[in-house]
Amino acid sequence: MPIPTHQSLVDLLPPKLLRLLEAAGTTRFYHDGQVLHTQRADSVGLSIVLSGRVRFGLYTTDGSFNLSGILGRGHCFGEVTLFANRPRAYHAEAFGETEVLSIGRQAFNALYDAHPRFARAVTVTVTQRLYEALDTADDLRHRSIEQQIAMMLLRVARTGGFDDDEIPLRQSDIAFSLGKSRVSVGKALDRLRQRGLISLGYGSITIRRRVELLAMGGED
Amino acid sequence: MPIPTHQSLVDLLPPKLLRLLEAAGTTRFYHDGQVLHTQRADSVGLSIVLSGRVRFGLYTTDGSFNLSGILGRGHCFGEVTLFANRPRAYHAEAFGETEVLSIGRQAFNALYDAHPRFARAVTVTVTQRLYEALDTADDLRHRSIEQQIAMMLLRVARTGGFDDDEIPLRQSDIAFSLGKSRVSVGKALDRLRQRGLISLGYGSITIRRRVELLAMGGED
DNA sequence: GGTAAAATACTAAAAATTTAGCATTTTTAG
DNA sequence: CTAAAAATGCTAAATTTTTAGTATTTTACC
Repeated sequence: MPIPTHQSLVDLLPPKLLRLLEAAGTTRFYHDGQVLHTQRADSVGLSIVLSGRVRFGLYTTDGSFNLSGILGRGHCFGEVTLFANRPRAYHAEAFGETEVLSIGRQAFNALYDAHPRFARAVTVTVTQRLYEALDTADDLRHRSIEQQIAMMLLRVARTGGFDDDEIPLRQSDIAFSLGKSRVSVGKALDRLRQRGLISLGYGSITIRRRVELLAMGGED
Repeated sequence: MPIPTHQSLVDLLPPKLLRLLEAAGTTRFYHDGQVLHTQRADSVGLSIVLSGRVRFGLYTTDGSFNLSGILGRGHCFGEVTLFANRPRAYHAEAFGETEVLSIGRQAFNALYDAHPRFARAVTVTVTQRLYEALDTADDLRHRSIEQQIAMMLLRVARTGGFDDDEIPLRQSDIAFSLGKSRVSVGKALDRLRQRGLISLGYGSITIRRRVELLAMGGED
C-alpha cells in the first residue's frame, strides 16, 4: 500500500524560487544535538533543511527522548505553525552538522501569495505527507509488527537520506513509534534478521535486502 | 492531544470565492447509497459537499464495506488526485440525499493560481487534516481502546455534522478502523456504556456525555 | 405477519503481548 | 584503561486479545 513517493519541498521547487526563499529567510548552522525548537513551542515559520539532518521526537516525563522521524536535505517542517495555528508538534534537534533555512510568517505569506508555484509546492508536500500518514496509520491497524518495522526503516531511510542504509534507530525508538513493547520489537527484529533482510547494531539497524523489505508492504 | 479544530474548506472561504467555485464546477445530486467514485479510481478533481453527507470506506474481498469516515457539508475531498498524483484512496458514496460540487483539474488549477486565498484555504484544510491524522495515529499507538473509540465517535460526529449525536457506526466499522477485533470493541463499548458516556443502538451509537468523552482525550 | 439478513451479545480456549525482571554487550567519558 | 551509562538479549508469569463459535436481538423485505 505505502508508495514511497514523498518528494522533498526542494525537489518540487524551481531553483529560481529556492533562491528567492533563501533571500527572504535566514540560514543558520547547527551543531550535532543542538536544539532547533522544543515541543509545544509557539514560534512560527517554515524551515527547510539545506544540509545535514534534523531529528524529531518527544521527551517523556522521565527525560528520555523518543524519536519520531528524521528529515534530511530538501525537506521542510513548520507548516503546522503557519496553516493550522498550532504549536510545534515535536522537539527538533540537529543530527550532525546541519544547515537550516527559516522563513518567518511575513516573508512566507508574501512569497506564498506572489508565487503560485511555491504555494503549489507547499500544498503538494503537505498532501503527500498526509497520505503517507494515512498509510502509516493503516499499517498500524492492519499489518504485522514485522511489516510495520520494515516500512518504518524504509521511511526513515528515505526522508533522512540515509544512502548507506544504516539507519540510526534504537529498538526503543521503534517500539515507541509503533506503540509496541521493546520485547516484541526485539523478537520481530530478530525474525527479520534471521531472514537476512536486516542486521542489527548498537543504536542502529542496517538494511540488507531493500527489495524484499519493500515487498513486505505489498502483501495484504 | 487531539484538538478538534478541523475546519471545513467552505468555512475557510469567503462567500465570493465559493460562488466562483460553483461557477467553475458542476453540481450534482446523489441519492442515498449512490456511488461517487470507487476506490483506486483515477478520476481527478476537487469535490465539495454542498449538502448531505458522503461515506468513505473500503470494500474487502468478501464484499463487505468498512467505513473509514463521513464528511458533511462544507468538507472537501479529492485533493490527493490533484496534488499527490495518486488514485482515489477510498470508495465514496452518498449518505442520504447529497449535493456535491466537483471541479476538474483545469478549472481548479486556474482558480488556485489566480486566488491566493483559495490556495491558502486548500493548504489549511490539508494541513489540519495532516495533523489530525498524525494525532489519530498517535492515539492508535498509545491510547486504550476506550479512548480511541471516544475520539473516533467525536471525530465522525464532527466531520459528518451529526448534531443529534447519534452516530451511524456499526461495531464492526469501529473494529476495522481501530484495527481491533469486534469482541474487544464490544467489551470496550460496554464499559463506556456502563459509565453512562454512550448508549448503544443497532448500527449506531449515541453520545450521552460529550464533555466527559472529550476529556478522555486529555488523560495521558 | 413472517422470514431472512444483519447486527449485537456472549463464551471459552488459544494465541499473542506486556510486564518486570536480570544478564550481557557496546559505547562514552574521564 | 576503567567505570558508568546506554542499549540489546533473554526469560517466565501475568495479562490482554483474538479466534471461532453459538445465541439473541433488531431490521428489512416480501
